[in-house]
Parts: sequence; structure tokens; C-alpha cells
Amino acid sequence: MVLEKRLEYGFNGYQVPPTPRAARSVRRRCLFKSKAGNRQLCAFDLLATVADKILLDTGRSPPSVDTSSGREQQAIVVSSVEKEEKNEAEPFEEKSFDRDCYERNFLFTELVSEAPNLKICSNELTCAQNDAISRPTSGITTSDCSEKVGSAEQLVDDDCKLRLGISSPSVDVVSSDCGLSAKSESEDESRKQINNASANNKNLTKRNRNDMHSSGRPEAWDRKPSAFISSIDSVKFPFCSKHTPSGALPVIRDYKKLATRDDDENYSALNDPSTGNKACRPSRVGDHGTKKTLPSKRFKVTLDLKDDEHYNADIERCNYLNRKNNFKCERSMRDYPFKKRKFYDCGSGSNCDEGIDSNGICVVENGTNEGERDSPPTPPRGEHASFPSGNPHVKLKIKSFRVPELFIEIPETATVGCLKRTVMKAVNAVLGGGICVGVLLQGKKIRDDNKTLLQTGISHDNKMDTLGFTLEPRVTEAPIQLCPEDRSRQLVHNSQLRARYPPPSITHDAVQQGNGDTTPDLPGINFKNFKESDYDSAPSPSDMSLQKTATETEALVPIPATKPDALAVVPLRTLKRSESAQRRIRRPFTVAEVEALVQAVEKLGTGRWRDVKLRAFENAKHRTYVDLKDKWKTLVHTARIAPQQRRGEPVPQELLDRVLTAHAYWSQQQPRQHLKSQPDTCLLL
DNA sequence: TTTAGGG
DNA sequence: CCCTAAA
Repeated sequence: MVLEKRLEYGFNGYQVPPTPRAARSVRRRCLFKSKAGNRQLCAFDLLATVADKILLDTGRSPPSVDTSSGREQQAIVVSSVEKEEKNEAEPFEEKSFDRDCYERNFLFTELVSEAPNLKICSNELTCAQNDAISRPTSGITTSDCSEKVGSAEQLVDDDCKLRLGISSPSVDVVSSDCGLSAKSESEDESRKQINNASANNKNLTKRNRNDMHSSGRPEAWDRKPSAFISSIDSVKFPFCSKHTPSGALPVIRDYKKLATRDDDENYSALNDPSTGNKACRPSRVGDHGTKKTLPSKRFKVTLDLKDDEHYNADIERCNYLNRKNNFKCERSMRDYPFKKRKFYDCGSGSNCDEGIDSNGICVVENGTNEGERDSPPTPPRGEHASFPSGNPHVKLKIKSFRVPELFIEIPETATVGCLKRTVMKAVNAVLGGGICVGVLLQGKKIRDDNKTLLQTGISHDNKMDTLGFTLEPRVTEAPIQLCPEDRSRQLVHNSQLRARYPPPSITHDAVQQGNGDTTPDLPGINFKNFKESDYDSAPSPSDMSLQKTATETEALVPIPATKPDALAVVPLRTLKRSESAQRRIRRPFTVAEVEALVQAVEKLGTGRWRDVKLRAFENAKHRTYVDLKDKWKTLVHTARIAPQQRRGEPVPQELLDRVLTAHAYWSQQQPRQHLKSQPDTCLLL
């Protein structure tokens, strides 16, 4: 029994990964998230950055995370440092930013980056455009931004035939403390546009860049404030391989969360799977232009590498809502001018639904698309070369990647520039450390890299409705540096990556590198070995889940520094503790404590743990009566087993004998005591 | 909040 | 040490 118990707790205490508990933690987090109203921070620019990093490789200056200017959010590749500088000085609190722009920048529920579309097999733009077009929230819509978009696009285009399909995620800010008003006619417009697109998708096959970026873009966007984002749940990187049969454009169903709506009249199911419209819906917060106040200026940015469950849940929810609102979609489509509609046509089309899975992957069978015959496949850079004709190929359009989670907490007194840098660093920390691509099939991760696609089930005739890709970090902690000008607390943590997607190699790397690759920029994180004695905390289950030994644990788990002023960045663990209590550190009872406990129990008996606590552990704040009860339980158990089986600090046999005696006595005494109203409670003394 | 027990 | 049903 003891052994069993020890195994359960682990020989090094309770820090060993309690799987069930970890699961609970995750659940709590989810719950918390949902309670929070799904509001998520959309960092368009952040996406851009990520996309830039991933798609365009290195060599380009990273875009800034611009939160000050809505018009620049579209600048996926191009940074707007100049503007940024202007606004950095002002603290959030006092900043008189352009609210519209501001909101727009943080509008999205999910940070969905419809960044460059990588065409893997062809240079046709159909898919790419679908992505871009279907996202009304895209910043590309405004005229002043077109320039920037153009440049970005050009940049991309020049390089490896990437297309910039900029899109924004849907807004999902509802009843959030951070929610600003998101409702606007422009949003409605966007919605309508999208809906219309669905209706006309069949007619559209190809679009040119100009259409996408400068023409029918929702001008509404320019004047429409959206919502304030509190967190970024995910970042999608859209890549598009182009193998779409003309006239039958694939429909990509998005799995973004849908905002809860209080009104349906204007709401359109943009994500309706049936229509195949994967557009990202701007959501309305509050009703009809009513702006909500922004009580909290605390930002949480999360790049969420979603769990499969979340993923699926999102999809389901989306479907549900879409069904629910389907009829409205039709109406909206009718009402909207074709000119604007056409913009979204590519992305919609129920007839293409089967071509794309809910993960945003478009699977097209080889050679089935006559429409693209006229466009010779242009091999993209790198390994995505064209396949030899004749063989069955699996063609994928990867609409998005799921990105690891980041959690950022920044004080409202922080400057905008600080926020930008923080987000940027968080992202770069993940990406900079090197990312892997994971493949999910039917929700399960395919770990065997040696399997052929055929063996795995990814064949050319597979509809790929369950194929997904993820970005996986190589580093486990996101090194976020504190803003120089702002020493206040920031929380940035990249967590649960290992827990959710624990590639063996990554885990290994983490162990090997330990502090080295994660600490340099983390003044606030103490990566020293974890010592239970002086810190009343323990690594979160998720953090521990992949750790096998105390040594590894100590190497991997950062502990917040004790000096408050030096603590700029703390692990999410600390943050999570506020969400759900953290497991206390194990504190083995000393012999003296056992002695006191035994004595108290002898006198008071079992079943009066509160009294025992008061009597013998009054000053031991970390010993609760539950602890004492538990300890007694284990003491009794220990006393009953052979000495060889006992572990930990040996308890004098004398004490154990007393334990058994007292336990036996009180076991008998207890029932009787009820009747006697406890006259002889101290018989043993 | 405490107890009592299972985890 | 955690979690909780019960009291």
C-alpha cells in the first residue's frame, strides 16, 4: 500500500504528473475561458508576424505588433515602426487612441491569420482567395491600407509565389469586461457580403490580387470598430495549395468559435458548413452600436494550440450556430450587392464542401481539376515541388496551423509599445525556437514519420476531413522580456505545449537544454532548481506531465522569483493558480510533528481533526486539519506495514505503536462516544 | 466549515 | 496532497 501510494504521489512528492488532475486543470481552464466569454484577443499583426516568420522564412524584418493603428493591421509583412514609436509613450490607461482602430486591431476572437497562402501545387489563386475573401474583418479592406497590403503582397509574391491572403478572424466578444462595442452596420455588411458570397460561389473561380486587396473589400471595415480583444486563442496560418476545380470551389469550414448573440436578425451564419462559407464573422458586441466600457485593460494573449476537443467543440458549435442561423444567411445574401458579394464568392460554395476539412485543409484529388489546366503548376520554394504527374498525389491546402499557446498579462499602465513588444516576443519566442509541424488525423497525432501517407490513411482519394496540422514549439517556455520602460508585472507563458503535443524529441530537447534556451530574456523567471522547502507552490500538472524525474523537473520548471520587483515575467503556472488552486508542495511530516499529532490524537481521538489542529498545529499554517487527518491515515497505514516497506523519514516505532493503539482505541470508542457524549475522551492519557 | 474517504 | 460528498 505504501508503495502504491508512493507511486501515486511519486517518490519526489506530489509534483509528479497527476494525470487526472492535469485533466481537471485543463477542464477548469476551458471553463474559465468559456466564462470569460470567449473573448479573445486578435492580434492581426501578430499573426502577420507569425506568418511572416513561417512562410517567408527569415531575412525580413519582423513586423511590429501594432495596436495603435487600425489601418496598419493589414500590413502583414510590413512593419509600421514609425507609427508605433509615436504611440509607445502613452500608457494604455491614458492613451487616447483611435478607438475604432484600436478595437479593430483587437477585434477577433480567434487570431486567425490568413496570411500568405502558400500554393503548393499550383499558382492558381482560387483557394487563396477564398481565404482572403471570406474574411470580412480583414484589414485589407480599407483604402489607406491597400498600399501596405500591396507591398506586403508583393513581397510575398516575389518570393516563392506566396500569396497574401489577409483575413481576420471572427469577433467573439460578448459580455466581456474588455468588450467594446463591436456592433456596427459595417459588420452587418460584412456578414451580408459573406452570405452573398455563398450564393455566388459557383461562379467564381479565379480572382486577381487586385480584387482581393483593393476592390470590393468591405469598406465597412474602415469605419467599423469591432471589439476589444482580451485574448488570442489561436493563430491560423493559411496556406493554400491551389487545386480547386473551377466551378466547384472547395469550402473551408472554419472552426472558430462563434459568438453568442443576443440578436439574430442581422446575424448570418458565415461559417455555415452547408454553404461552405468559411468566412470569419465579425461579431457584434452589445447591440447596435452601443459601446461597452472597457473596465479592464488587462490583456491576455494566448496563442492557443488547441486541444482536439476544443477544436472539435468549436466546429460543432459553429455548425450548430450556423444551422440555427442558416435562414438568415439566405436573406442577407439576397440583399447584398453583387459587386461586393463577388468578393467572397470564391470562399463559398456548398458544392465544394467535401473538398476541405474542418481543419482548414483542402484536399483535392490529383488531375481532377480541369479548370487549372491552363495554369502550369508553379513549384513553390523549398520542398513543395510539383509532383510527377501520373501518380496519385495527396494535395493539400492547409488553411491554417494551430499555434502553441501563449499567455500574456500586461498591466494597464504598460505602454502600447510594450504590449507590442511583449506579444512579439512571445510569438518570436515560440517561433524563434524553431517549430515543428505536427500532423493530426482524425484528431490523433501521427507520430510515426516513417509511415507513408497511404499507410496513414492520407491518400489522394481521402477526403481529408479529419486531417489537421499543428505548429509545435521546440521550446517549452516562451522567453518574454520585460519591457524596458515598464517594470511592472507581465505574464507571459507558453504552457501546456508539452502536455498537449509532446513530441518526444521536443521533450528531450527541453530537458537537455533546460534553462539555457528559455531563460536568457527572462529576468522574472527563476529557473533555479525547484525547492519545495521555501516555496509553497508546485509545478503545474501540465508542466510536469512529461517529466519523469525530479531532476528533470527542476530543470524545466521555472519558479517565480521571490523578489517582486525583479519579477517581470512569471510562468503561466502562477497565472493559472489564480484560476484554479495549485497543488501545494509536499511537506513531509517531521518526527516532531508526528509526535505532536499522535499525542493530540491520543487525547482527542480521531474525528476531531479541527481540535487536533488547534491543539497541536495551531501555528503550522500549512497543516490543515485535513492534512492531519491524512497524515494520521498514513501513519496508521505505515504502522501496519512491515518496516521494510516504509519509505521516507522513518518514524520511530514507538510512535507507530502509539498510533496503532490510539487508533484501535478510538475506533472502538468513537461509536460509543456518541451515546456517552464523550465523557472519557482522554482514557489513554 | 468539518469530517470522512476515495483518489 | 487533492477532491468532495455529507454532515
